[in-house]
This record gives sequence, C-alpha cells and structure tokens, in this order.
Amino acid sequence: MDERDVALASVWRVVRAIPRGTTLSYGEVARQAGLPRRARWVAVALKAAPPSLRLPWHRVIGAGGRIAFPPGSRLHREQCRRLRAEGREVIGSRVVAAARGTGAADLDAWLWKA
DNA sequence: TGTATGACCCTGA
DNA sequence: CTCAGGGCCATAC
Repeated sequence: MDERDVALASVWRVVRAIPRGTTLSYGEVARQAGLPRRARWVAVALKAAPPSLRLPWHRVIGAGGRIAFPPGSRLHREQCRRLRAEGREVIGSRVVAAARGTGAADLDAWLWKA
C-alpha cells in the first residue's frame, strides 16, 4: 500500500462522511483529508473510486456551489437529481446554499460563508 | 522525457 | 458576468 492508496483512502473516507443533504467543495475535501491545496487531485480520486464503494460523490461540488460537470452532461444531470432528492435546490450549475435552521445547513453556511 | 488535459481554486481586472 | 494568470498535480499519450 503506497502513498497514493493512503491518499485515496483519506479522500474516500472524508466523502463518505458527508452528511445527507450537505455539500462540501473539492478544496474542503482535500483539506479535511490532510491534502491541502490538492483539490484537483480530489477529482482524480473520485474518478478512481470503485462504484462498489457507493460514495456520495454528488455531495462534492466546486467552490461557491458550482457543479463541476459540463451543463447538460449526463453526470451533471445525475448530480442535480441526487442533490434535489436530498432537498437541495439547484439552479443551472449552481447549488443554492441551504437556508439556515433546516438542519444540515450550518456546514455549508460556514463553508461558502455568506 | 515532455506536453496536454482536467469532476479545482483564488485573485484581480 | 467574463477572462487571464498563477498555483496545484495525477494521468494519458
């Protein structure tokens, strides 16, 4: 098990821990995984994640609530669908910050502040 | 070996 | 809002 595997496991662990209805940016995932400033690599890690892990990858979005996939692409639609299924509003490629007081909101309020 | 590409991020104009 | 420019770094060719 080399460094890469450890890093992959760290990222997956963080993503797996994102609560339902909440979102985390790539940069934040990287940071919480102990890989500061490696947001880009988080994308690689997600792409490399075996589907069998059933990671909630849809809860990982770009900074500022931006969906990272090209609008109209299959994955973009899939992510929108899953986020809305968890009660999040999505407008275009933007995931609207959750309103305060609705439970899962505090995290991203802190994240993309306001 | 070198270059290009990308599910990124941030600042500044 | 867009665009540019810097940083980041694994992968693919």
